[in-house]
Amino acid sequence: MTATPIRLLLADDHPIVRAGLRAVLETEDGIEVVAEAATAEAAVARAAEGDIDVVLMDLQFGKGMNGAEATAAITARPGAPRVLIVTTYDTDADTLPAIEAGATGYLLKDAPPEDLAAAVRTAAAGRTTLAPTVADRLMNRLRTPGTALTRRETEVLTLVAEGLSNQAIGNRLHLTEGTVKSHLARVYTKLGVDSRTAAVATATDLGLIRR
Amino acid sequence: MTATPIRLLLADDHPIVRAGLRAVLETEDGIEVVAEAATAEAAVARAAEGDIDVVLMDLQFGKGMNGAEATAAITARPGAPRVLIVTTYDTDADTLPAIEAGATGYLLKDAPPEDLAAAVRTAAAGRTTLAPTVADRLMNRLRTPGTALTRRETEVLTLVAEGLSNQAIGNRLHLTEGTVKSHLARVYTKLGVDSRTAAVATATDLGLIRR
DNA sequence: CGCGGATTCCACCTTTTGATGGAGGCTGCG
DNA sequence: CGCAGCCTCCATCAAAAGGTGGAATCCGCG
Repeated sequence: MTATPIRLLLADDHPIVRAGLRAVLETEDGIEVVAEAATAEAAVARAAEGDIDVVLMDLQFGKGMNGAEATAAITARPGAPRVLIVTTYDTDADTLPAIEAGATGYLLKDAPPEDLAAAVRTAAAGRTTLAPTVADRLMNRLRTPGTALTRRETEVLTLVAEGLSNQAIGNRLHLTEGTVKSHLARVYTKLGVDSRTAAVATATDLGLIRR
Repeated sequence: MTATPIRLLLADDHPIVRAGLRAVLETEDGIEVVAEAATAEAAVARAAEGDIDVVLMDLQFGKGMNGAEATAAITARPGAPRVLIVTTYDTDADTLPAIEAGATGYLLKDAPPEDLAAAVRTAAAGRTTLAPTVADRLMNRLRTPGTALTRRETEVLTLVAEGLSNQAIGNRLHLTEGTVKSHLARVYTKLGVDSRTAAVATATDLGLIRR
Protein backbone atom coordinates (compact mmCIF):
# COMPACT_ATOMS: atom_id res chain seq x y z
CA MET A 1 0.00 0.00 0.00
CA THR A 2 2.82 2.38 0.74
CA ALA A 3 4.69 1.61 -2.45
CA THR A 4 4.42 5.21 -3.69
CA PRO A 5 3.65 7.57 -0.86
CA ILE A 6 1.72 10.77 -1.60
CA ARG A 7 4.22 13.63 -1.61
CA LEU A 8 2.96 16.84 -0.01
CA LEU A 9 3.89 20.51 -0.10
CA LEU A 10 2.53 22.64 2.76
CA ALA A 11 1.94 26.28 1.85
CA ASP A 12 0.90 28.49 4.76
CA ASP A 13 2.41 31.62 6.22
CA HIS A 14 1.91 30.46 9.81
CA PRO A 15 4.69 28.21 11.13
CA ILE A 16 2.31 26.89 13.74
CA VAL A 17 -0.20 25.76 11.15
CA ARG A 18 2.52 24.13 9.07
CA ALA A 19 3.71 22.29 12.15
CA GLY A 20 0.15 21.22 12.89
CA LEU A 21 -0.48 19.93 9.39
CA ARG A 22 2.82 18.12 9.46
CA ALA A 23 2.09 16.58 12.84
CA VAL A 24 -1.36 15.46 11.79
CA LEU A 25 -0.39 14.05 8.40
CA GLU A 26 3.00 12.63 9.19
CA THR A 27 1.47 9.83 11.22
CA GLU A 28 -0.61 8.73 8.24
CA ASP A 29 0.50 5.80 6.16
CA GLY A 30 1.33 6.62 2.60
CA ILE A 31 1.57 10.37 3.11
CA GLU A 32 4.86 12.20 3.20
CA VAL A 33 5.44 15.91 3.76
CA VAL A 34 8.39 16.76 1.55
CA ALA A 35 8.39 20.55 1.58
CA GLU A 36 6.99 23.68 3.19
CA ALA A 37 6.49 27.18 1.84
CA ALA A 38 5.83 30.29 3.89
CA THR A 39 4.77 32.42 0.91
CA ALA A 40 2.59 31.87 -2.12
CA GLU A 41 5.50 32.69 -4.41
CA ALA A 42 7.68 30.07 -2.76
CA ALA A 43 4.90 27.52 -3.14
CA VAL A 44 4.62 28.19 -6.86
CA ALA A 45 8.39 27.89 -7.26
CA ARG A 46 8.62 24.67 -5.30
CA ALA A 47 5.67 23.14 -7.14
CA ALA A 48 7.35 23.93 -10.45
CA GLU A 49 10.35 21.86 -9.44
CA GLY A 50 8.14 18.82 -9.62
CA ASP A 51 8.21 15.89 -7.26
CA ILE A 52 4.98 16.96 -5.53
CA ASP A 53 1.64 15.16 -5.68
CA VAL A 54 -0.58 17.43 -3.61
CA VAL A 55 -0.20 21.02 -2.39
CA LEU A 56 -2.03 22.04 0.77
CA MET A 57 -2.63 25.72 0.15
CA ASP A 58 -3.81 28.47 2.47
CA LEU A 59 -5.66 31.35 0.85
CA GLN A 60 -4.43 34.22 3.00
CA PHE A 61 -0.78 35.09 3.02
CA GLY A 62 0.48 38.15 4.81
CA LYS A 63 2.02 39.80 1.80
CA GLY A 64 2.33 39.27 -1.92
CA MET A 65 0.44 36.76 -4.00
CA ASN A 66 -2.62 35.15 -2.46
CA GLY A 67 -3.50 31.49 -2.42
CA ALA A 68 -5.96 31.65 -5.30
CA GLU A 69 -3.41 33.29 -7.58
CA ALA A 70 -0.82 30.75 -6.56
CA THR A 71 -3.27 27.96 -7.26
CA ALA A 72 -3.88 29.29 -10.75
CA ALA A 73 -0.13 29.55 -11.36
CA ILE A 74 0.48 26.01 -10.17
CA THR A 75 -2.36 24.32 -12.02
CA ALA A 76 -1.58 26.15 -15.25
CA ARG A 77 1.45 23.96 -15.89
CA PRO A 78 1.12 20.53 -17.51
CA GLY A 79 1.57 17.66 -15.09
CA ALA A 80 0.93 19.99 -12.18
CA PRO A 81 0.21 18.69 -8.69
CA ARG A 82 -3.31 18.81 -7.27
CA VAL A 83 -4.05 21.78 -5.04
CA LEU A 84 -6.15 21.29 -1.93
CA ILE A 85 -7.24 24.52 -0.25
CA VAL A 86 -7.03 24.46 3.54
CA THR A 87 -8.19 27.75 4.99
CA THR A 88 -10.20 29.40 7.72
CA TYR A 89 -12.78 31.19 5.61
CA ASP A 90 -15.60 29.91 3.51
CA THR A 91 -17.26 32.93 1.93
CA ASP A 92 -18.10 33.09 -1.76
CA ALA A 93 -15.43 35.73 -2.19
CA ASP A 94 -12.87 33.12 -1.10
CA THR A 95 -14.22 29.88 -2.45
CA LEU A 96 -15.25 30.92 -5.93
CA PRO A 97 -11.89 32.36 -7.05
CA ALA A 98 -10.10 29.35 -5.59
CA ILE A 99 -12.31 26.89 -7.41
CA GLU A 100 -12.02 28.88 -10.62
CA ALA A 101 -8.26 28.79 -10.19
CA GLY A 102 -8.36 25.04 -10.40
CA ALA A 103 -8.32 23.84 -6.81
CA THR A 104 -9.11 20.15 -6.42
CA GLY A 105 -10.75 20.55 -3.02
CA TYR A 106 -11.65 23.01 -0.31
CA LEU A 107 -11.31 22.23 3.39
CA LEU A 108 -11.65 24.37 6.47
CA LYS A 109 -9.00 24.43 9.15
CA ASP A 110 -11.45 23.28 11.77
CA ALA A 111 -11.75 19.96 9.97
CA PRO A 112 -10.91 16.91 12.06
CA PRO A 113 -7.54 15.29 11.22
CA GLU A 114 -9.18 12.20 9.73
CA ASP A 115 -11.04 14.30 7.19
CA LEU A 116 -7.83 16.01 6.30
CA ALA A 117 -5.99 12.80 5.58
CA ALA A 118 -8.96 11.47 3.63
CA ALA A 119 -9.11 14.65 1.56
CA VAL A 120 -5.41 14.41 0.76
CA ARG A 121 -5.87 10.88 -0.55
CA THR A 122 -8.95 11.91 -2.53
CA ALA A 123 -7.07 14.86 -4.02
CA ALA A 124 -4.12 12.68 -4.95
CA ALA A 125 -6.53 10.49 -6.90
CA GLY A 126 -7.75 13.59 -8.74
CA ARG A 127 -11.16 13.67 -7.13
CA THR A 128 -12.78 16.52 -5.24
CA THR A 129 -13.48 17.01 -1.55
CA LEU A 130 -15.50 19.97 -0.36
CA ALA A 131 -16.15 21.02 3.23
CA PRO A 132 -19.86 20.67 4.00
CA THR A 133 -20.42 24.42 4.43
CA VAL A 134 -18.72 25.10 1.12
CA ALA A 135 -20.78 22.46 -0.63
CA ASP A 136 -23.94 23.94 0.85
CA ARG A 137 -23.01 27.36 -0.37
CA LEU A 138 -22.36 26.18 -3.89
CA MET A 139 -25.65 24.30 -4.01
CA ASN A 140 -27.55 27.36 -2.81
CA ARG A 141 -25.85 29.47 -5.41
CA LEU A 142 -26.93 27.11 -8.17
CA ARG A 143 -30.45 26.96 -6.81
CA THR A 144 -30.98 30.71 -6.47
CA PRO A 145 -29.29 32.52 -9.35
CA GLY A 146 -31.58 35.51 -8.74
CA THR A 147 -29.38 36.63 -5.88
CA ALA A 148 -26.45 37.16 -8.17
CA LEU A 149 -25.54 40.80 -8.61
CA THR A 150 -24.61 42.08 -12.04
CA ARG A 151 -21.16 43.47 -12.72
CA ARG A 152 -22.36 47.04 -12.50
CA GLU A 153 -24.31 46.44 -9.33
CA THR A 154 -21.31 44.87 -7.67
CA GLU A 155 -19.16 47.77 -8.81
CA VAL A 156 -21.54 50.32 -7.34
CA LEU A 157 -21.96 48.37 -4.11
CA THR A 158 -18.22 48.09 -3.68
CA LEU A 159 -17.92 51.86 -3.82
CA VAL A 160 -20.76 52.17 -1.33
CA ALA A 161 -18.77 49.90 0.97
CA GLU A 162 -15.86 52.30 0.66
CA GLY A 163 -18.06 55.02 2.05
CA LEU A 164 -18.81 57.05 -1.08
CA SER A 165 -22.09 58.94 -1.55
CA ASN A 166 -24.32 58.30 -4.53
CA GLN A 167 -23.11 61.57 -5.99
CA ALA A 168 -19.46 60.57 -5.58
CA ILE A 169 -20.10 57.14 -7.05
CA GLY A 170 -21.75 58.78 -10.04
CA ASN A 171 -18.71 60.94 -10.61
CA ARG A 172 -16.34 58.01 -10.23
CA LEU A 173 -18.24 55.84 -12.71
CA HIS A 174 -19.40 58.66 -14.98
CA LEU A 175 -23.06 58.12 -14.15
CA THR A 176 -25.80 60.40 -12.91
CA GLU A 177 -26.78 60.13 -9.29
CA GLY A 178 -30.15 58.84 -10.46
CA THR A 179 -28.56 55.90 -12.22
CA VAL A 180 -26.59 55.02 -9.14
CA LYS A 181 -29.85 55.05 -7.22
CA SER A 182 -31.41 52.75 -9.79
CA HIS A 183 -28.61 50.23 -9.44
CA LEU A 184 -28.76 50.37 -5.69
CA ALA A 185 -32.53 49.99 -5.61
CA ARG A 186 -32.17 46.75 -7.53
CA VAL A 187 -29.37 45.63 -5.23
CA TYR A 188 -31.61 46.27 -2.23
CA THR A 189 -34.44 44.16 -3.58
CA LYS A 190 -32.07 41.36 -4.53
CA LEU A 191 -30.52 41.30 -1.10
CA GLY A 192 -33.76 41.94 0.74
CA VAL A 193 -32.55 45.04 2.56
CA ASP A 194 -33.53 48.67 2.56
CA SER A 195 -30.41 50.68 3.23
CA ARG A 196 -26.90 50.99 1.91
CA THR A 197 -25.27 49.94 5.15
CA ALA A 198 -27.47 46.87 5.40
CA ALA A 199 -26.63 46.02 1.80
CA VAL A 200 -22.92 46.23 2.56
CA ALA A 201 -23.37 44.10 5.67
CA THR A 202 -25.25 41.27 4.00
CA ALA A 203 -23.18 41.39 0.82
CA THR A 204 -20.08 41.06 2.99
CA ASP A 205 -21.64 38.15 4.86
CA LEU A 206 -22.56 36.45 1.61
CA GLY A 207 -19.08 37.09 0.30
CA LEU A 208 -20.38 39.06 -2.66
CA ILE A 209 -17.94 41.82 -1.93
CA ARG A 210 -14.59 41.66 -0.23
CA ARG A 211 -13.34 43.77 2.62
CA MET B 1 16.19 24.12 35.41
CA THR B 2 13.40 21.70 34.62
CA ALA B 3 12.52 21.04 38.24
CA THR B 4 8.99 22.42 37.79
CA PRO B 5 7.96 22.47 34.16
CA ILE B 6 5.47 25.08 32.94
CA ARG B 7 2.11 23.41 32.55
CA LEU B 8 0.12 24.50 29.50
CA LEU B 9 -3.49 24.39 28.40
CA LEU B 10 -4.10 24.89 24.66
CA ALA B 11 -7.46 26.47 23.80
CA ASP B 12 -8.24 26.67 20.09
CA ASP B 13 -11.09 25.33 18.02
CA HIS B 14 -8.81 24.15 15.21
CA PRO B 15 -7.31 20.71 15.80
CA ILE B 16 -4.56 21.57 13.35
CA VAL B 17 -3.52 24.62 15.31
CA ARG B 18 -3.54 22.69 18.57
CA ALA B 19 -1.36 20.06 16.98
CA GLY B 20 0.97 22.76 15.69
CA LEU B 21 1.30 24.47 19.05
CA ARG B 22 1.87 21.13 20.71
CA ALA B 23 4.49 20.15 18.16
CA VAL B 24 6.31 23.45 18.51
CA LEU B 25 6.23 23.66 22.30
CA GLU B 26 6.67 20.03 23.20
CA THR B 27 10.29 20.07 22.12
CA GLU B 28 11.06 22.91 24.52
CA ASP B 29 12.68 22.20 27.84
CA GLY B 30 10.60 23.00 30.85
CA ILE B 31 7.31 23.29 28.96
CA GLU B 32 4.64 20.66 29.12
CA VAL B 33 1.28 20.61 27.34
CA VAL B 34 -1.08 18.98 29.79
CA ALA B 35 -4.48 19.68 28.25
CA GLU B 36 -6.34 20.92 25.19
CA ALA B 37 -9.74 22.56 24.81
CA ALA B 38 -11.70 22.94 21.58
CA THR B 39 -14.18 25.46 22.99
CA ALA B 40 -13.89 28.51 25.19
CA GLU B 41 -16.25 26.97 27.71
CA ALA B 42 -14.11 23.85 27.98
CA ALA B 43 -11.03 26.01 28.51
CA VAL B 44 -12.67 27.87 31.38
CA ALA B 45 -13.75 24.61 32.96
CA ARG B 46 -10.34 23.00 32.62
CA ALA B 47 -8.57 26.08 33.94
CA ALA B 48 -10.83 26.04 36.99
CA GLU B 49 -9.62 22.54 37.85
CA GLY B 50 -6.22 24.02 38.58
CA ASP B 51 -2.91 22.44 37.71
CA ILE B 52 -2.32 24.90 34.83
CA ASP B 53 0.33 27.61 34.69
CA VAL B 54 -0.38 29.22 31.32
CA VAL B 55 -3.33 29.07 28.95
CA LEU B 56 -2.71 29.65 25.24
CA MET B 57 -6.00 31.12 24.11
CA ASP B 58 -7.37 31.78 20.65
CA LEU B 59 -9.86 34.64 20.34
CA GLN B 60 -12.19 33.24 17.72
CA PHE B 61 -14.14 30.11 18.44
CA GLY B 62 -16.74 28.84 16.05
CA LYS B 63 -19.64 28.95 18.47
CA GLY B 64 -20.39 30.06 21.99
CA MET B 65 -18.14 32.09 24.24
CA ASN B 66 -15.26 33.93 22.61
CA GLY B 67 -11.68 34.03 23.77
CA ALA B 68 -11.90 37.42 25.46
CA GLU B 69 -14.87 36.33 27.53
CA ALA B 70 -13.13 33.11 28.45
CA THR B 71 -10.04 35.07 29.45
CA ALA B 72 -12.11 37.25 31.75
CA ALA B 73 -13.73 34.18 33.29
CA ILE B 74 -10.39 32.49 33.87
CA THR B 75 -8.51 35.44 35.31
CA ALA B 76 -11.40 36.36 37.59
CA ARG B 77 -10.61 33.49 39.95
CA PRO B 78 -7.92 33.76 42.63
CA GLY B 79 -4.75 31.86 41.81
CA ALA B 80 -5.76 31.73 38.17
CA PRO B 81 -3.30 30.76 35.44
CA ARG B 82 -1.84 33.37 33.12
CA VAL B 83 -3.58 33.72 29.76
CA LEU B 84 -1.52 34.27 26.64
CA ILE B 85 -3.56 35.19 23.57
CA VAL B 86 -2.40 33.49 20.37
CA THR B 87 -4.54 34.55 17.45
CA THR B 88 -4.51 35.56 13.81
CA TYR B 89 -5.89 39.06 14.14
CA ASP B 90 -4.41 42.17 15.63
CA THR B 91 -7.08 44.84 15.29
CA ASP B 92 -8.10 47.09 18.14
CA ALA B 93 -11.44 45.34 18.16
CA ASP B 94 -9.61 42.15 19.16
CA THR B 95 -6.71 43.30 21.26
CA LEU B 96 -8.40 45.80 23.53
CA PRO B 97 -11.12 43.54 24.91
CA ALA B 98 -8.57 40.76 25.41
CA ILE B 99 -6.20 43.00 27.32
CA GLU B 100 -9.06 44.41 29.37
CA ALA B 101 -10.07 40.86 30.16
CA GLY B 102 -6.73 40.32 31.83
CA ALA B 103 -4.59 38.63 29.20
CA THR B 104 -0.91 38.51 30.11
CA GLY B 105 0.31 38.69 26.52
CA TYR B 106 -0.77 38.86 22.91
CA LEU B 107 0.94 36.94 20.13
CA LEU B 108 0.07 36.42 16.49
CA LYS B 109 -0.02 33.00 14.93
CA ASP B 110 2.58 33.96 12.40
CA ALA B 111 5.12 34.34 15.19
CA PRO B 112 8.22 32.19 14.85
CA PRO B 113 8.30 29.19 17.20
CA GLU B 114 11.17 30.64 19.27
CA ASP B 115 9.10 33.73 20.08
CA LEU B 116 6.25 31.53 21.12
CA ALA B 117 8.32 29.56 23.59
CA ALA B 118 9.88 32.73 24.93
CA ALA B 119 6.46 34.29 25.39
CA VAL B 120 5.23 31.25 27.30
CA ARG B 121 8.15 31.53 29.71
CA THR B 122 7.61 35.28 30.08
CA ALA B 123 3.92 34.73 30.75
CA ALA B 124 4.62 32.04 33.32
CA ALA B 125 6.77 34.56 35.15
CA GLY B 126 3.83 36.98 35.15
CA ARG B 127 5.37 39.41 32.71
CA THR B 128 3.92 40.64 29.46
CA THR B 129 4.82 39.89 25.84
CA LEU B 130 3.18 41.77 23.02
CA ALA B 131 3.55 41.12 19.31
CA PRO B 132 5.31 44.09 17.67
CA THR B 133 2.27 45.17 15.64
CA VAL B 134 0.09 45.06 18.74
CA ALA B 135 2.62 47.08 20.71
CA ASP B 136 2.75 49.64 17.90
CA ARG B 137 -0.98 49.95 17.89
CA LEU B 138 -1.15 50.51 21.62
CA MET B 139 1.55 53.15 21.48
CA ASN B 140 -0.26 54.99 18.71
CA ARG B 141 -3.43 54.85 20.71
CA LEU B 142 -1.73 56.42 23.70
CA ARG B 143 -0.17 59.10 21.53
CA THR B 144 -3.40 60.07 19.76
CA PRO B 145 -6.22 59.67 22.24
CA GLY B 146 -8.43 61.88 20.07
CA THR B 147 -8.93 59.08 17.57
CA ALA B 148 -9.99 56.59 20.18
CA LEU B 149 -13.64 55.79 20.17
CA THR B 150 -15.39 55.34 23.47
CA ARG B 151 -17.07 52.09 24.38
CA ARG B 152 -20.49 53.44 23.53
CA GLU B 153 -19.36 54.93 20.27
CA THR B 154 -17.83 51.64 19.22
CA GLU B 155 -20.99 49.84 20.22
CA VAL B 156 -23.14 52.14 18.11
CA LEU B 157 -20.79 52.00 15.17
CA THR B 158 -20.73 48.22 15.27
CA LEU B 159 -24.49 48.16 14.91
CA VAL B 160 -24.24 50.65 12.07
CA ALA B 161 -21.87 48.23 10.37
CA GLU B 162 -24.50 45.53 10.72
CA GLY B 163 -26.84 47.66 8.70
CA LEU B 164 -29.19 48.93 11.40
CA SER B 165 -30.88 52.33 11.17
CA ASN B 166 -30.47 54.92 13.91
CA GLN B 167 -33.97 54.09 15.07
CA ALA B 168 -33.20 50.38 15.25
CA ILE B 169 -29.95 51.02 17.07
CA GLY B 170 -31.83 53.15 19.57
CA ASN B 171 -34.26 50.33 20.23
CA ARG B 172 -31.49 47.78 20.55
CA LEU B 173 -29.53 49.87 23.05
CA HIS B 174 -32.52 51.49 24.76
CA LEU B 175 -31.61 54.96 23.53
CA THR B 176 -33.50 57.62 21.64
CA GLU B 177 -32.70 58.10 17.99
CA GLY B 178 -31.36 61.54 18.89
CA THR B 179 -28.79 60.03 21.22
CA VAL B 180 -27.65 57.63 18.56
CA LYS B 181 -27.19 60.59 16.25
CA SER B 182 -25.16 62.36 18.91
CA HIS B 183 -22.82 59.42 19.28
CA LEU B 184 -22.46 59.06 15.54
CA ALA B 185 -21.82 62.75 15.05
CA ARG B 186 -18.87 62.48 17.43
CA VAL B 187 -17.67 59.35 15.67
CA TYR B 188 -17.76 61.18 12.35
CA THR B 189 -15.65 64.06 13.59
CA LYS B 190 -13.17 61.69 15.24
CA LEU B 191 -12.79 59.67 12.07
CA GLY B 192 -12.95 62.66 9.75
CA VAL B 193 -15.88 61.38 7.71
CA ASP B 194 -19.41 62.52 7.08
CA SER B 195 -21.51 59.44 6.54
CA ARG B 196 -22.24 56.16 8.23
CA THR B 197 -20.88 54.05 5.41
CA ALA B 198 -17.66 56.04 5.31
CA ALA B 199 -17.36 55.67 9.07
CA VAL B 200 -17.74 51.91 8.80
CA ALA B 201 -15.18 51.78 6.00
CA THR B 202 -12.46 53.74 7.79
CA ALA B 203 -13.18 52.14 11.16
CA THR B 204 -12.80 48.75 9.53
CA ASP B 205 -9.53 49.82 7.95
CA LEU B 206 -8.25 51.11 11.27
CA GLY B 207 -9.35 47.94 13.00
CA LEU B 208 -11.65 49.79 15.35
CA ILE B 209 -14.47 47.42 14.58
CA ARG B 210 -14.51 43.81 13.47
CA ARG B 211 -16.14 42.37 10.43
C1' DC C 1 -15.18 68.52 46.25
C1' DG C 2 -14.59 70.12 41.57
C1' DC C 3 -13.11 68.92 36.90
C1' DG C 4 -13.25 66.41 32.50
C1' DG C 5 -14.94 62.84 29.91
C1' DA C 6 -18.71 59.95 28.81
C1' DT C 7 -23.40 59.46 28.18
C1' DT C 8 -27.93 60.80 27.46
C1' DC C 9 -31.39 63.81 25.67
C1' DC C 10 -33.58 67.84 22.86
C1' DA C 11 -34.95 70.98 18.76
C1' DC C 12 -34.40 72.84 14.22
C1' DC C 13 -32.90 72.74 9.73
C1' DT C 14 -30.49 70.86 5.42
C1' DT C 15 -28.96 67.14 2.68
C1' DT C 16 -28.98 62.52 1.36
C1' DT C 17 -31.10 58.49 0.58
C1' DG C 18 -34.85 55.32 -0.72
C1' DA C 19 -39.39 54.12 -3.01
C1' DT C 20 -42.00 54.17 -7.10
C1' DG C 21 -42.93 53.93 -11.82
C1' DG C 22 -41.44 54.75 -16.12
C1' DA C 23 -38.68 55.01 -20.59
C1' DG C 24 -35.14 54.35 -24.24
C1' DG C 25 -30.93 52.04 -26.00
C1' DC C 26 -27.75 48.14 -26.22
C1' DT C 27 -26.40 43.25 -26.67
C1' DG C 28 -26.59 38.28 -26.97
C1' DC C 29 -29.20 34.53 -28.32
C1' DG C 30 -32.75 31.31 -29.88
C1' DC D 1 -36.07 39.38 -35.99
C1' DG D 2 -37.84 39.71 -31.35
C1' DC D 3 -37.25 38.90 -26.60
C1' DA D 4 -34.74 39.18 -22.15
C1' DG D 5 -31.54 41.19 -19.40
C1' DC D 6 -28.59 44.94 -18.50
C1' DC D 7 -27.54 49.68 -18.30
C1' DT D 8 -28.74 54.31 -18.45
C1' DC D 9 -31.62 58.24 -17.29
C1' DC D 10 -35.75 60.85 -15.39
C1' DA D 11 -39.22 63.00 -11.85
C1' DT D 12 -41.57 63.06 -7.58
C1' DC D 13 -42.41 62.21 -2.93
C1' DA D 14 -41.39 60.40 1.74
C1' DA D 15 -38.12 58.98 5.06
C1' DA D 16 -33.58 58.76 7.00
C1' DA D 17 -29.45 60.76 8.10
C1' DG D 18 -26.36 64.60 9.11
C1' DG D 19 -25.13 69.54 11.10
C1' DT D 20 -25.46 72.66 14.91
C1' DG D 21 -25.73 74.08 19.41
C1' DG D 22 -27.12 73.20 23.83
C1' DA D 23 -27.90 70.96 28.30
C1' DA D 24 -28.25 67.70 32.19
C1' DT D 25 -26.53 63.52 34.64
C1' DC D 26 -23.07 60.33 36.15
C1' DC D 27 -18.53 58.77 37.43
C1' DG D 28 -13.65 58.38 38.27
C1' DC D 29 -9.81 60.79 39.89
C1' DG D 30 -6.62 64.16 41.63
